[in-house]
Amino acid sequence: MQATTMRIGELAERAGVSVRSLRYYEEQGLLASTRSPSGQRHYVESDVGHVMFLQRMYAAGLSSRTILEVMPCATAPSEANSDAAFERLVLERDRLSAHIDELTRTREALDRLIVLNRDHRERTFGASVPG
Amino acid sequence: MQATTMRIGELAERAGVSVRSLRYYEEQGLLASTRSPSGQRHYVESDVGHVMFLQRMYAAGLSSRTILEVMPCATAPSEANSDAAFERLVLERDRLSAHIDELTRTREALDRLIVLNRDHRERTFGASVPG
DNA sequence: ATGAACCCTGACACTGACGTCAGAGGCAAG
DNA sequence: CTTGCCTCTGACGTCAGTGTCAGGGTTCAT
Repeated sequence: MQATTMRIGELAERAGVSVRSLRYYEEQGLLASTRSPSGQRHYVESDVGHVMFLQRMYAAGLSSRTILEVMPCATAPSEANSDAAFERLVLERDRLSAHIDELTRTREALDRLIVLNRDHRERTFGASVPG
Repeated sequence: MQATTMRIGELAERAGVSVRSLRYYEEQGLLASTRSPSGQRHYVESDVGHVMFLQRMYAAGLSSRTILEVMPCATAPSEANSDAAFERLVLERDRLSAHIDELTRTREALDRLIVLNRDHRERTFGASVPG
């Protein structure tokens, strides 16, 4: 066994995801693996970072299909990737920006709600309120 | 018919959600309605804003159950609501803040990816690239 | 009073990223 | 060889918000 190669359980632990997720990513075309003669998946060091990248994209609200579309830009930024991939990347960045803006406005609304409630609680009970 | 009362279809249109969603919100205890003798739901003006508030909370990633928990703080901020509701509200605000921070970092990563790809495309093709 | 447009309940379908289980095989250590 | 842990495929389950359909009643203008 090469020192730089690992099986699915180790990759899962090091990347902080479940074994099930890794198989799902492969099924979606998002993660490649070499197979041993008996069919077991083997991964290399760089796959740890790649899986973390996938997690980030999921957390940003991209679907598997969308991640697949922009992947060329991430795995081979030095190559001339398809216009579609690059344009999709820009599109998703803009979508994420808009989403962040909306969430920020919602947080401000929650802040106002908190102030409103805290004020009244202080007036009513004269007690200190956490948060 | 009172001028200030509306049926479910009108509320749905004015709040920008589906009729199905409104019935679901009621089922979850998030939206109250008065019923006509024949059983049809009737709503008042302020329900429009309330439904928009619910949409915001959903967009912020709160579940129906969580929205239900913090609702007292929103519908009656001038009353002394349960500690649980208020603490949950603060908790969700903080959770949202953390989420926004993470999304912001992800957007920065996407920005770097875009710059990286655009640079190479310009070098390769000498063409202008959008975004 | 009749037709169009609305509303009711109940229930099943869907999506998407997984959890979980079954039944089987692989692999290093004792 | 066997024990124990890892892995394999395949398939069904989950959750949560919503779509959609069936089969029926309501409202309102003409």
